[in-house]
Amino acid sequence: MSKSGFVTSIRRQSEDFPGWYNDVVRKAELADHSPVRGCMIIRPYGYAIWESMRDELDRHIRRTGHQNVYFPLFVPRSLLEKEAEHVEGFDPQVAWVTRAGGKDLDDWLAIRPTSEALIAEVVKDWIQSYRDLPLLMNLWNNVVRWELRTRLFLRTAEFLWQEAHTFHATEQEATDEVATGLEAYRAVCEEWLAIPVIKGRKTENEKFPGAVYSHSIEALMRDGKALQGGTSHMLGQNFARAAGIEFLDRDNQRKNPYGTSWGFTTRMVGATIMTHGDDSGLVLPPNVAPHQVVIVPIFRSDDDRLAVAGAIERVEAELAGVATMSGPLRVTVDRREETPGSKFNHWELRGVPFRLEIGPRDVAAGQGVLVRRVDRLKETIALDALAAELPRRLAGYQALLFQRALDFRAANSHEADDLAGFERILDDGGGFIHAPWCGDGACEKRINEQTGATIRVIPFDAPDEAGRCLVDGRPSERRVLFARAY
RNA sequence: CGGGGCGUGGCGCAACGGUAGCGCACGUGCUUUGGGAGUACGAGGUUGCGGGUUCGAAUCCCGCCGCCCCGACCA
Repeated sequence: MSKSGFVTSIRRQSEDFPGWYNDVVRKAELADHSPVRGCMIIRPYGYAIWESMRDELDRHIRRTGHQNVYFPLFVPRSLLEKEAEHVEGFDPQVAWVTRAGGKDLDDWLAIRPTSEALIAEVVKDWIQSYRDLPLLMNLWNNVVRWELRTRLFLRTAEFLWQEAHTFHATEQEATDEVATGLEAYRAVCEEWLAIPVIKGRKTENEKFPGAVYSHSIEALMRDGKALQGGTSHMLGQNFARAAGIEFLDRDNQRKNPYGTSWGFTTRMVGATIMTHGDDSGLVLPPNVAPHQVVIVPIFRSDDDRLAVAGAIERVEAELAGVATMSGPLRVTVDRREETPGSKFNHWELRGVPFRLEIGPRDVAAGQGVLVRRVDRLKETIALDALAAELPRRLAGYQALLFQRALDFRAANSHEADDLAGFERILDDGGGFIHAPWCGDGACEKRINEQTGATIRVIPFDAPDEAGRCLVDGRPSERRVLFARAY
């Protein structure tokens, strides 16, 4: 028994955050390790959470005019090497196929770490005129990056993601597209996953290999570490030039198109866990929760059992097809032969937003007891009011989790004006640190080596503010966002 | 890849040269059911892999593999 009087089978978040995270992932049956180091088996419950965010992001991607396509898993070595900065950035992480069909291969095949190089090569035949542009494509696939250190969902050797690849006639169009991608990620994070994010630009050191610049969104986890939630890259004409993509523009000039790419991965399942979870396990926002309401029958005698079962069947029928913000209401009745207490813990560990207890006393009064996961707030509610009330409660709960995450971020965001203050904040629980920086990559590296923190983004909404660089005291125009990060 | 931990039924652990055991979980029956039920019986193991030492190895030695934590690479 824990101090709170509630049983728990996982390590406490406040005492051992990494241990807590592993326990949640394993005991809530989200994922398992595979026989291959660093790879992950995503179990049904974990996959359902991924599918929910995937489907929501897919709706955004389609709504903004992109089409889904598929490109193959293998990339010839010669192609990957065309963009110099790109290959340099990815080479150490690439897994190669060196033998196939019983023979050693002359041209090794990379298992895609990302698809820019392959796509650029292929679409050069598709793009002949400005009329062929923009080309707006998206892939849902898996990629492999041989990471040295892996963690379930957060960093695995193989992961699932979406990678959008677009080509444009003008730089301005590509600039707008980078913003379109980033906005889709913000919307999914904030409105679907209830994870508040900060939009900004990555520093030169942190940008995507081969990009002109990279934008990303940054979120704060409950252990005070930051996590990047999606990146959108301006590729400029880099990949187009390397692949020799040219089109004839309105002015009868041959030009290279401008490219963008942007990606969102299964790590966001991990972000959802670490943004909302608590000592009892997962806490899921209703929009992503595979079960939004779980009904737990309670009874002693056979007569009670029948009466309760009858009432629950009527509730189920009434709730069938009730609309919520994220589609038809997802209700599950837990009819397993377990004690109620066991079921309460089972579903709390899995983060189900609401539990509805229906027992003999409730049936007699035409009501149920509705319990909110995040704070176990209980209220009695008339059974015939459920169809009208549940969608409202779910919407309120979604908003509550977002506000709670916002409050947490506010309470864990700090300003530092000198290195001593900066390190004090890191020693005292971490969080987001807004601090002045001169813009020099050398200072950025030095602070990373000294403190472990990195510049997450240069926030778009950071106001102009004259200051002095944390490291070397040179003038700084505004604060940038530092944190220790995943 | 460096530092530190650790690999024994599904999970958590014990046994640390001498017959592999306990708790939870699992199966069946009965009694239970508003915060992880009780009871009886039962099933489940070539102790991560490969060598070696020994009459005898989960235990000692060597090598490998994997997992976790911290760091460097990174979504």
